Amino acid sequence: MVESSSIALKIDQLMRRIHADLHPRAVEFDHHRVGPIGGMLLLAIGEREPIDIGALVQQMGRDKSQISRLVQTLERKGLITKEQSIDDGRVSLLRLTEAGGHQLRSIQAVLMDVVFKVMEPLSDREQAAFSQLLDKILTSRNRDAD
Amino acid sequence: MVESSSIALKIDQLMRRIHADLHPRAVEFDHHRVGPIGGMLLLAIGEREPIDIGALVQQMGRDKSQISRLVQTLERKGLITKEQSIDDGRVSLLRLTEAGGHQLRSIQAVLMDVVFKVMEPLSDREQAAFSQLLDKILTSRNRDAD
DNA sequence: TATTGTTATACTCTATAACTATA
DNA sequence: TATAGTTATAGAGTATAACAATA
Repeated sequence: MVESSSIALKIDQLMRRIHADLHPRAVEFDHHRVGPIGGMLLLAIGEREPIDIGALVQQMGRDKSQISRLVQTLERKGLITKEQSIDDGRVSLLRLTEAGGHQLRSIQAVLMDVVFKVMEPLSDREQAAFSQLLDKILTSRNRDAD
Repeated sequence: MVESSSIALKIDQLMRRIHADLHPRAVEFDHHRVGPIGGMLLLAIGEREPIDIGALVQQMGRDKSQISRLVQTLERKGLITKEQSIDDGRVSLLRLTEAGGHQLRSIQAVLMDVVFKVMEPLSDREQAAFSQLLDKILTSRNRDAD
């Protein structure tokens, strides 16, 4: 049962390994110097475009002030656009620009390569199972406190 | 195949969720104000005591300068001891003090609770499978570049 | 009055490189 | 000359709260 707590260490270690493998290759793709979290933001926007900042905050599990500033940075770099929603004037909808899409694809290419290597010890079936288990954990968001 | 890159997002999201659930409960256990990484350091030391700093660096996937400073902080707080190895004078062996062990158990208790809740959507069998897949990924460290 | 997003600030974490001591 | 660990420093990421605009 103490094993439960070590799962947290393992998940952290896995994330760290991906990060460590990705970092030295940043020159290959991070032409706009968006950094690791900027890159993840682009990935997240690319997945659910157009997306509002609140949804991004929830999906990325980060603070809204942080996302807000990051969004401004990416906007200033011309990688995303921010447009006020017609339905609700408080909401801004984010979209990738052409440059943003291009940057996203560069990130995805290298990230895919890195994740491929990190996941290599698993067979295809195991990789699929791992991904499905992750989904199952993440999609049930019905927790007490949000 | 683009799915590969989204695995990285999911792993990050999972780690973030654990962190987010843990954070508001820090008052329950973080009496020595060691912070999240200090806590992970204690967990890692507790798993492989006595451990040297190099091994910690490798296991935690963090920078040695960071670990070095963190170790000093924990030592100053009386949670761990640092002892020069007899075999190799360059190596310091780390051990938990009694206070450190106590702190560790508080962290484990809360972390176990948090991880238990996060993993709840999975059945016992699925949780075991997930943990084993994590192990399988992490224990094959035979990669090209280290 | 609640919600979306912004700003300000202080703090922690991270990366790099130059360094000391031991091997 | 190589390795274990330290120090210094600059930069990136984070949490909190107070704020403005819209609902």
